[in-house]
Amino acid sequence: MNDLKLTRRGTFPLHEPIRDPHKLLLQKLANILSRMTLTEEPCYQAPLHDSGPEKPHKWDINDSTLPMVCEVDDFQEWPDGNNRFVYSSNCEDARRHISGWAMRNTNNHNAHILKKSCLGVFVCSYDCTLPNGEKVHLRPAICDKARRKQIGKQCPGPNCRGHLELMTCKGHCGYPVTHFWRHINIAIFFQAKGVHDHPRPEIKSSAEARRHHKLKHKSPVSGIIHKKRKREMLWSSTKERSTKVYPGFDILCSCPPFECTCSHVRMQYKETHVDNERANFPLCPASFTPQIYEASPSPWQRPTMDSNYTYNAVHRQHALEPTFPENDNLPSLSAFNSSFANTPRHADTSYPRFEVYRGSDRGLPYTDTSGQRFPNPAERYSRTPKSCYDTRDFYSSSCLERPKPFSDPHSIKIKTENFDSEFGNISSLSNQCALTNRIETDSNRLLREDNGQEFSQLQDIDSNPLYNMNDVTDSDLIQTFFSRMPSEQFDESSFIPSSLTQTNTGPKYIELKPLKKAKSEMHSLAISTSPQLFQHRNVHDVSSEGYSTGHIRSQPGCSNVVNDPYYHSDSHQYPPNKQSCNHSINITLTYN
DNA sequence: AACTGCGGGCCGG
DNA sequence: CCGGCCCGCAGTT
Repeated sequence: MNDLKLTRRGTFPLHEPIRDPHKLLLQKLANILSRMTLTEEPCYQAPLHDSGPEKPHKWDINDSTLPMVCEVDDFQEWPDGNNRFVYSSNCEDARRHISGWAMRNTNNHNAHILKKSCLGVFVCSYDCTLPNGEKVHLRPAICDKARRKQIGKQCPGPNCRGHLELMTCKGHCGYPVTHFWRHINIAIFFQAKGVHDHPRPEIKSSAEARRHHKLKHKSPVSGIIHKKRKREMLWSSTKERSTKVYPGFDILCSCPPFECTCSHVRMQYKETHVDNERANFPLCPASFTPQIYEASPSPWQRPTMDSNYTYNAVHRQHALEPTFPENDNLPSLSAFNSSFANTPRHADTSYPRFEVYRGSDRGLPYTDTSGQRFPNPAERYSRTPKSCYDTRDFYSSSCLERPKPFSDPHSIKIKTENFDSEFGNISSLSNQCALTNRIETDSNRLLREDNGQEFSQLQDIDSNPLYNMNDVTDSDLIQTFFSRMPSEQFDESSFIPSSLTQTNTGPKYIELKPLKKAKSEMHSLAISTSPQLFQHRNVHDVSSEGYSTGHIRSQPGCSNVVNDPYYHSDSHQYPPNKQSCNHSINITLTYN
């Protein structure tokens, strides 16, 4: 969840029953947002996935000083999201900068901070399914030369004439997810930026085993690799004790791809920080990695059957024995159609359709094939056979040019304004009037559908269960604003920025004009998620404000500051006001 | 052979 | 100026 900075101006009748649907929507938004993280000070970090239920780390990898490490995190093989971790230097995996993701070294012109960027995953051009029921998720070679050789190779799936395509990572504002490693004394600071928008590749040892097998023409698992796998499987079996099990939720197989020998399929839901246990320093987690494959629904990021995307149009008809999920029902995404999600334009009146791929919320629709809302994300996940918003490009042997990320790496900005005191007239553009009506309609339906009752029955915002926002996500509300505007009666170009109407790839962002000077009697709501400026935090401030996180806990006699003897302020590296892609949501409510 | 880290250099915003 | 990325090199696995 994004951090928030909420600023309220004027008076907002928080405890009075609101019957006006517009006011109610504003109230609803405010209510939701007020439950999100509110900070008085500028938030420099807005993790999509923080490091766990505890407060995320508040340092930034570029900070001149970093907190003293009194407690370290368990090694995370699959960090996803804007995470920060501190590992012990005794941790072999951390020392080796291991990651389950295929990360390649990237020069950031700073010898003291190792930067790596994600290479994505190799998938089958036919999206075939392996005999073990999994999709092809091969690990890209880190070496450029080796990776080039991988591109275009025949799909290893039996009877599949497809070829390997590199699904690049665009999880960080259209660029690959990046990992940063910084060694300070006995601690290893890790920071990840971005959320992987592709399935996990096979783990490294599997790729090694396959290569070994290919080279030696003998048993795919031999020697050291065999020992490593044995160790990993042992670790995996140990870890199962601390993983939640959701039958039918996820499919995991401990066998390497194409070498599956298991006769069963374990259903498992992988959970980060399962038991929230953190050992005291110098704890070092196991330096081996679990042999776990996440049966990522590759079609997450695949075009839909009925989209115009040439990928399916070209490749699916050539597939020899392709197996696809049966239902390709996807939520309509009118406002973002053809640019955000390759979704069909059929007139779907259900909501919401604004889906943002964020880790565990991997772009799955909120409704099932019958239009029923899923009660929870797990159900939504398990009951959605295929939900993929592919905005991606694929590398093929014939197309090695890297796609450009979208031009505006910034974020969502939603604004409604110029409501008069009665919310009945919009004093500016007719579009805004239409928008307001749309908001009214959607907000009415939003609550009606969520609660099955009408506004008139609403009494108290906080106590009335009808105001319970648990089932209304931020996506819901964003969706409410933008869902059908262009597809029905409105001029798309008047509402949707050109970046959204283009048929380019990558995530799309809404950006409306900034809120103009507020009128004296104006009810306005401005929501924006925007990149935050990196604040070079004074660590003493952090300490005094009690921001020592659960990961780095101050202890008696333990200084809160680590002066990095290797750190040098490099303007090339640490622009004080350079915008980054860490997002937050700024909300300004003006309600006189 | 591939991985890993380093660093020079180019390019586009 | 800065981030992303390509490339070559050298040491390691």
